Formats: sequence, structure tokens, C-alpha cells
Amino acid sequence: MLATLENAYGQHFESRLLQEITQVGAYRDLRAGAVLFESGQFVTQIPLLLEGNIKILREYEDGGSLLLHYIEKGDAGSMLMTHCWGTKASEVKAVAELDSRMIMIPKRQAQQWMSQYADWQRFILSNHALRMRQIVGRLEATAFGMLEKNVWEYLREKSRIHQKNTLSLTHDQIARELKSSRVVVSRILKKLEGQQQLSLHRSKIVLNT
DNA sequence: ACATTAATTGTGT
DNA sequence: ACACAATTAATGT
Repeated sequence: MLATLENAYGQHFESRLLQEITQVGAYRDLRAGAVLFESGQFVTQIPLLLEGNIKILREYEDGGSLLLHYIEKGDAGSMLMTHCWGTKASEVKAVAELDSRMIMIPKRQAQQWMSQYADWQRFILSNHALRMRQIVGRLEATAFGMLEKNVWEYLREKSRIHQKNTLSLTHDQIARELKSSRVVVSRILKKLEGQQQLSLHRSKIVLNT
């Protein structure tokens, strides 16, 4: 267990902290599609991913949801973290997209370690900054009508995460995660296909390398 | 092999 | 955004 943790977080943390993580952390296993936190729940633990990934979504009244970011091996759960510090119920849902393994850290230590371990503080803050830039970038693209950039980056990220350049996705699924509409996504994809960036098939998109 | 149907994708307004 | 057309994949006969 310590070895796997070292592999995932060894670059970030000194060994004393790694040691302590194995003591206070609880191992957890999620199958693809399993929910870690529902929106509205209180976040009392944050995951450190060993394998797989967690998808963080914001949910809306209309039943739709917007993909905010992923948590992967070596990441901190940025959006979950913000809820962990506050006293309000979570406004996001966390779902495993792949089969995943993780260590859950209780809120207590996550907070305490901020002052106790420089490594932890640096890790949390720099990871959070990274996510914020990513999310702001996407909102910016949306605000300025540069949806093409969003769709392209979304596909690249999916491809990286699933380790495949053939993605089994319908235009509608993409539209729902990006909170856009199917027609818009179809048109953007057609354009990208024209630029030889990818090829389209029924329920399947192949990215050109 | 052909027809039927449902889902997905494409396009004009 | 909506409506409709075209295409594709799956299924039954």
C-alpha cells in the first residue's frame, strides 16, 4: 500500500507525510460509474487517487450537469477541497469514470497538515491553482463563443484518460457534459473533421495522432 | 437477402 | 433552437 502511494504521490510528499497518510487514510475502491459524493452531501473526506479517476460535476435544476474537472493519480480534489474547508453542503457530485482506487483523508488532517507540512500546503495550493486556470479557461471560451476549443480539449482529455484515440461517445453525450446542445457539437465536430483532426463514425470518434 | 425500426448524425431556416 | 432529412446499426423474417 505504501509503495503504491509512493508511486502516486512520492514526488509531492516527504516520507513522514506519506507514512502518516497510510495511518489515517482509509482505502477505498470504486467501480466505474459509482458515486463517491452526491451533490448536497457534506464533504468530510478527500480522496488521493492511486488508480483511475474521479469526475467532478456541477448539477442543475434542469437535470443537466457540467463537467468541472477530473481528479487523477497525483491530484488533489480541488472542488471537493473547497467544500471540505467550508461549512456548506457540497454543490458538486463526484463520480468514478473508470474503476478507481484511492485513499480517503479525513477533513481534520487535511486541514491540520496545511500548517504542519510545507509539502502538503504546496501540493494543495498549486494543484488548486492549476484547476482554477483550467476551469476559468473553459468558461472564458464559452463566454466568447469559442466552443470549438472546449470540444477539442474535452476530446483530448478523454483520449488521454482512457488511453485511446478511439472514443465511444455520441454527440449528445458530449453536449450534455459540456452543457451545450447536440446540434452545436455536431457542427463543431464536422468542422474538426474537415481539418483532419479526427474522423466521425456512428457513436464513435477517432482522433488523429 | 431484404424490410423494419430506433438511434444517431447532418443541415436549412 | 427547431424541425426534418439522411445515415447507420441492429433485429426480425
